[in-house]
Amino acid sequence: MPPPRPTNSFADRLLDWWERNGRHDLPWQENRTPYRVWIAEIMLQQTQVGTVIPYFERFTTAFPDLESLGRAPIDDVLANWSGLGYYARARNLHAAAVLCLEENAGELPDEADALEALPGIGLSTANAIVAQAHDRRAPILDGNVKRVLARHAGIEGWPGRAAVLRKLWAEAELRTPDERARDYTQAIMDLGATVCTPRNPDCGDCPVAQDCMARRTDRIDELPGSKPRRVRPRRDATLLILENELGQILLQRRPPAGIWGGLWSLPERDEFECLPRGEAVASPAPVRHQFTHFTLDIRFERIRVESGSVVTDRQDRRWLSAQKALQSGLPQPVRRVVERLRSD
DNA sequence: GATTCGTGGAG
DNA sequence: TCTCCAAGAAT
Repeated sequence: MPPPRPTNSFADRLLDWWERNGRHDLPWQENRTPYRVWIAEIMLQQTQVGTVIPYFERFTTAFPDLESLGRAPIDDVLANWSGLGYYARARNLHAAAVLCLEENAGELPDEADALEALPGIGLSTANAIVAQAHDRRAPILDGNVKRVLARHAGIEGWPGRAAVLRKLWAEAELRTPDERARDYTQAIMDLGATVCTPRNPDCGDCPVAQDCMARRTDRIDELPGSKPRRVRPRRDATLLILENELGQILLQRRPPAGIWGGLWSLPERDEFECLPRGEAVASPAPVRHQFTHFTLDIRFERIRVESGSVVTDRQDRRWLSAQKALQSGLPQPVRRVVERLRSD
């Protein structure tokens, strides 16, 4: 039998707050199937709710259930993820759906450890699915919960450090109630997202402010500890806009791993031994694209070529109209450039 | 333990 | 413009 948890009012106060102030009409809270909860949880990894919502609608319309996802070509999956970033999430989602079709009768597992064995699902996401989809007690520890608990319990240090993370997990375990797992999980995330925000938290509206250690010790702005910062390196890339006689542009599939893995993109200048011959055309202005860990300065070279002068008898190259290209899984900066080409 | 994965919101 | 960081996981 697990050790008894204190009948702390923490969860009760949070639930009471949530009833009146929480979010109750998010798209994945409607028609709440395990599949939809899973898609939402993956999309929400490192991504804010407001960003996810339109992608969730589009994705679940294209793939309304696990079978449709598992049977879809990966290109279709990436096309419907295009713009959301962290594309390994889409590849893992698809791979997991295939696994469920092959080995679990087309069903998503309903136990945390089986979920965690699927690609793209870690402990926190597995527990979030269990709580949200099945309303069973399962502590989670996402960015919101880390911030709320670090402040409330006064846990020092950057959560990226293992020792800090252990304390946070222990606190999450301690605070998660036996009843109302689904609502509690939603409540503590909503509190972190809307009240206990990274900067300028609204402690006056917080239901657990009265026993918040960060507030008591005036350390709200210092908890949780921040990640040690480092300079972001800059890289350069030249992308080619090759247009053939039909006005089509050449897309090339990115390698399966690495940045923009598996997406269709404009070929990099480095792909070619020598620049394809043709008529140089006014090129779009260069853009600076920010990634988490580096800055990419992209310049473009737009050339009208004869399609025969470019090697395209390979699976990873295609001529497409701008209109068709936009239906592919393109990285965001490439999508923006192609949109401008189309409107010309 | 440290890196590598996108993109956008917000101060 | 610059910084932080978001419902993290995989390697």
